[in-house]
Amino acid sequence: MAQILIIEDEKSIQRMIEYDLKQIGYNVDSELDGFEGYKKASSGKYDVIILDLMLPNMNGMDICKKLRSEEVSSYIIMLTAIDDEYNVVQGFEVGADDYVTKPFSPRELTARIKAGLRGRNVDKKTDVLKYNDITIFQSSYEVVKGKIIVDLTLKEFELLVFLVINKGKVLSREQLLTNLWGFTYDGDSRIVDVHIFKLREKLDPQADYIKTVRGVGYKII
Amino acid sequence: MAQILIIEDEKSIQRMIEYDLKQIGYNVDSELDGFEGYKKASSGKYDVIILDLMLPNMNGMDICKKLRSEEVSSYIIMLTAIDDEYNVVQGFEVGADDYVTKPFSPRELTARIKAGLRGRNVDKKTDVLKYNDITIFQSSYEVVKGKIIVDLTLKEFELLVFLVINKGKVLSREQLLTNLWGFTYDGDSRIVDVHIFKLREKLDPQADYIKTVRGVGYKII
DNA sequence: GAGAAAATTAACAGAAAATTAACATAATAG
DNA sequence: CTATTATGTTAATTTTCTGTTAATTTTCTC
Repeated sequence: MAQILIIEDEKSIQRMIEYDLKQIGYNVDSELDGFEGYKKASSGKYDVIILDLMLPNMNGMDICKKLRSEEVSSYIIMLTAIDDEYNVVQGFEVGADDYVTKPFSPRELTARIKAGLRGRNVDKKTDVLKYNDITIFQSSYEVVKGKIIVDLTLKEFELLVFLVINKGKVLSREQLLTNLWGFTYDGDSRIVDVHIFKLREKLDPQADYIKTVRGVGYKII
Repeated sequence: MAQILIIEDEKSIQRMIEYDLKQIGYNVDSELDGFEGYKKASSGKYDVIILDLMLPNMNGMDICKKLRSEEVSSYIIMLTAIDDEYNVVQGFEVGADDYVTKPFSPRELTARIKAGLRGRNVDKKTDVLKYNDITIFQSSYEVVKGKIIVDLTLKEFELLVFLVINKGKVLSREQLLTNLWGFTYDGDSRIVDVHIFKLREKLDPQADYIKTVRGVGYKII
C-alpha cells in the first residue's frame, strides 16, 4: 500500500489526517519537526508527503526545494493557513504538486491524495499480484499458477513481476535491463530474451501470455 | 509545447485564461459547448484540460468520467463556482487531477498547470491517439479499428502515429524518412510508398484515410 | 573448496519485416 | 490526346530480429 508522510506540527491536525489515512489503509508516518521530517522524506520511500509550511527548524518551502533538488519524486501536497496568491505560486515553483489551505475538509484532502497517487501510478505496491490464473506473492517470492507452485529463479521472478506491474505496456530490453539489472549493466541485451524464454516455458508452453513486439520489446497482456 | 484545452462557457473567464496561457507559450484551444469540448478532448492530444462544471449540453463531471473511461490521460483541472466538499470529492472520483474554485487567481491556475505538466511523464500525453474509428495505444503498440485489433509492423505503426500527429499536414517522403528512418538514411524514398500501401491495405481497403498529394507526399485527413 | 544452481554469453536457424526492383496504372503538362 | 512523370502494386531479395539450445562463467550452498 501507499506510503504517506505527514510533516505537521499542529498535533490536532496531524492526528486527524493520520487517522483518516490509516482508515483507508495507507501506511502513514508522522513528523512534528521540520528537519526530522525532511530527513525522513529524503529517503524517497514515500509516495505522498503532506507538508505544512510553518514548521520548527526547517520550513516547508525549504524542505520542498531541497527534496526536489535531490530528485525525490514523491507527490508533495503543501498545507497552510495562509491563503495568499504569492505563497501558492511560490509553493508550486519550489516543486509542490498540490496546495491546500486550512481549514480544509478531510475528505477533500484524501481525494487529492488519491488523485495524486492515481496520476503517478504508485498505488500498485501491493504484495499479492494477480494475473489471469497466476498469483504472485512478492514478499515470499512465490508464484502459483492455478494450484500449482511454479519454481522461478530470482531473475525470472523479477521479470514476471515487472511485466505484470506494467501490464499492457511494451517494455524494451533497455527498460528491462535498467530496471531489473541496474543502470550500470552494459552487457548484451539479449540476456532478456533467454529469461523471457525460460519464463514462457515455465509458465505455460501453450498460452502466450508474454507477447513479443518485434523491434521494440516484450509485454504481458 | 504543451497542448491545452479550455472548456468553459463564461466567455470572460475563458478569454482571460486563454490569454494568460498563450503568453506563456502554450498552444490553447477553447470550446464553449460541453459536448463539442468533450469531442475535442476525446482526441487525447491535450496535455491539460481545464474543465468547467456547468456547461451547456454536457456537464463537466460527465465529460471527465467519459474521458477517463476512454483512457484519455490528459491532466484534468476542474473549475467551478461551487466550493462544496461533495463536489470536490466527486470531481476527484470521476478522475479529475485538480480542482479549483472560482474566483481563482490566474497565477495560481498557471502554477497548477505547470505542476500538472511537471508531475506527469510527458510521454503520457500522447499515449492514446484517436483518429476516426482508429485508436492507437502507443505504450502497448496496439492499434484498434472499431473493435478489431489491427496488426501492424513497427514501421507501419510509426508511420501511422506520425501521420496522425501531423493530421491534415502533407508530409513529404523526405520528412517521413528523416523522422522515421533517421537522417542518415539515404536509400530510395520509394520505401515510403510501400509502407503507405500496406498501411492502407490493413487499415481499410475501402476508405481512403491516407491521401496522396501528387508531387508532394502523403497526409491523413 | 566441491558441487549445484543460476546467470550470462555465444551461436545458429528460422521467421518476420524492411527494402529493392520491376511492372502496372493513374494523373498531368503540353 | 499523347508523352511523361508520379504513384500503386506485387514479387523477390536482403536484412534484421527473435527463439532456442548449448557452453561457459558466476554465484550460492553445504
